[in-house]
Amino acid sequence: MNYSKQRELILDVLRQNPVHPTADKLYELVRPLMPSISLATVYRNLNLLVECGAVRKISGLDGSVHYDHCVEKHYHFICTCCNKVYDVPYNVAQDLELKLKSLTGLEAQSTELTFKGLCSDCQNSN
Amino acid sequence: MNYSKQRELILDVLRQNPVHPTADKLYELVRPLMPSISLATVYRNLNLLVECGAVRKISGLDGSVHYDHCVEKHYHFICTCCNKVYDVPYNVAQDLELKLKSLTGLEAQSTELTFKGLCSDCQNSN
DNA sequence: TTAAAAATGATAATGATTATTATTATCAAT
DNA sequence: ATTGATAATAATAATCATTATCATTTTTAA
Repeated sequence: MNYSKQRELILDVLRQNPVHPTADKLYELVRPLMPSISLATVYRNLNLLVECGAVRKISGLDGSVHYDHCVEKHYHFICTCCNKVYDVPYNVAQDLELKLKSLTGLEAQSTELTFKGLCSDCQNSN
Repeated sequence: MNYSKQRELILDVLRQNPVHPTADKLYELVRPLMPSISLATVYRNLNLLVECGAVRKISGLDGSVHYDHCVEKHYHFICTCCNKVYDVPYNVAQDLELKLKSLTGLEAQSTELTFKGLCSDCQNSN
């Protein structure tokens, strides 16, 4: 995989944003910094970054797909009202793969744990 | 919500199938039993059944959406090779919502835990 | 049984993602 | 620095899953 300015920028913007944007949202964020960039390039590079492990996909509730740059193990909480994706610390559930292995024999390459509910913002606004 | 033959059949077929089909696959399975049924009806009823809690959505790896009739709490293992969805027993990780609450204060309405890896079939076929 | 409400089938519309294609950027080897 | 091979890009068309529309049919409750 060769270097490209577009891919670097996409990863940078993802790293500087804690919002877990969708491909479309990311396109919006990147465009002011590189107006000529194409939406297809955003999709293509997100797929490449996911493939090489630098970025993770998160499936939203409404079928939307969000992207998260990989730092350390953590989980997610998605608000059923505003659809925002929040981080949940790893210590909520540790070593799930070990438990899986010992109970079922299956070996997991990765694990996704996602909670759904009302975030505190949405609870208060009702 | 009124009764409908189509909805009853959709739920029956889902209950008798451990395969976690997609909407499209379910349409294929239902059509021989009721040739006049429409794909839109399958989608419409799956959404209604999800809304009323009789059926659960599972996000596949490739963006596909699978459906699972709700019986008791359990999790999933998706094969990265054949994309099949397997059930994982609840005792792999119990009471995650309680842990979430005590560590973050967030209250989860539902929890989805999904492992990804090679299923034993695909491991053997290599 | 009959009218109102809900559900259906058929199909068009939508929207997210991927494929295509001509052009441009990258990079190792001259 | 220049070249050639390859990979990446922008723009846009194509694809495919899902949803909306609407005329017709079923269901339900009075």
